[in-house]
Amino acid sequence: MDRTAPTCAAETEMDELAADVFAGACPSREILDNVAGRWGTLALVALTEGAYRFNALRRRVQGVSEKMLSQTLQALERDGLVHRDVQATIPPRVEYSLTPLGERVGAKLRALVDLVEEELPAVRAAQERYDREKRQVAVSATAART
Amino acid sequence: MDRTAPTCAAETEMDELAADVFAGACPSREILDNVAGRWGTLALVALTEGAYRFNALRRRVQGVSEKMLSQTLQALERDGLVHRDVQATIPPRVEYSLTPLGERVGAKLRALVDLVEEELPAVRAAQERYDREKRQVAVSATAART
DNA sequence: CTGTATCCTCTCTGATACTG
DNA sequence: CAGTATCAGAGAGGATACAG
Repeated sequence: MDRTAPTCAAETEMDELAADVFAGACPSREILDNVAGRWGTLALVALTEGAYRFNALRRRVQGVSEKMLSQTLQALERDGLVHRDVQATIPPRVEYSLTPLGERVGAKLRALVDLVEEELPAVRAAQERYDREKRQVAVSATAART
Repeated sequence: MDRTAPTCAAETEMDELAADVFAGACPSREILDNVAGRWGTLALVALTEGAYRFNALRRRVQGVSEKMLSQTLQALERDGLVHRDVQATIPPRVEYSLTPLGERVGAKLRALVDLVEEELPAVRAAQERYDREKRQVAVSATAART
């Protein structure tokens, strides 16, 4: 068995999976950064809706700079999650879409994003509660220091 | 209807959800950064396994500094995803666990991480293919320039 | 033990300008 | 249209020291 590309799994024996992300120097970390980073997430979720051309995608994901979008897409293409279709016309036309694997990852991400959006009110409530309590603590600490 | 905390949804009319993440100045972006960032993801997935004390969690998530773990946990606590249980003993003992909402988010993240780990071989293969082709292109470009 | 505070580095990011 | 190149700033992230 020639494992030229050793995953860093097979070292622990966890429940099922998700074992090696915790290992410091694991390749899955790097991929996760690409996928779960701010722009990676948004790009993949956007592409879940269908193919996009560069500038269309840029408009869809508001706030991303040309540079970061380009960079993100390159990383995702390298990871085999995004397909880049170049039509050698003038003007050039490039379409980005998800590969089958990209679809699966995108689906997971979309589930996450949907959940976060759904629970946004709850989260904001929690934040306000937290901030209020923090202020309380600060106040009482100041009072006690007299 | 007093919407003191307006979500930036309700502007588009998408399929179902995941509408406002795409808006530039949306609060869901911020939360997503906390949740989906490198340390946020790892912390939440780790806590999926059960409660952890600070240093235990630090050991579990290899490579995280005290500062970043502390910072991450604070953000997640503020978002209402993580519960911080302080026992006023000596030495102090603090346990971190997921709130019900945290469990749900953690589950989604774990699904994502598991998928990435499962497909790690495929991704690595894609990367090698990509790198090989890139090198080809670079070579032929150099050759053509003579 | 569980953090916070500080300093310092270095990457990530974005604005701008330019190429194919 | 679809990017790449370059530069400067902001902020992430880490090492260390110290507090409760």
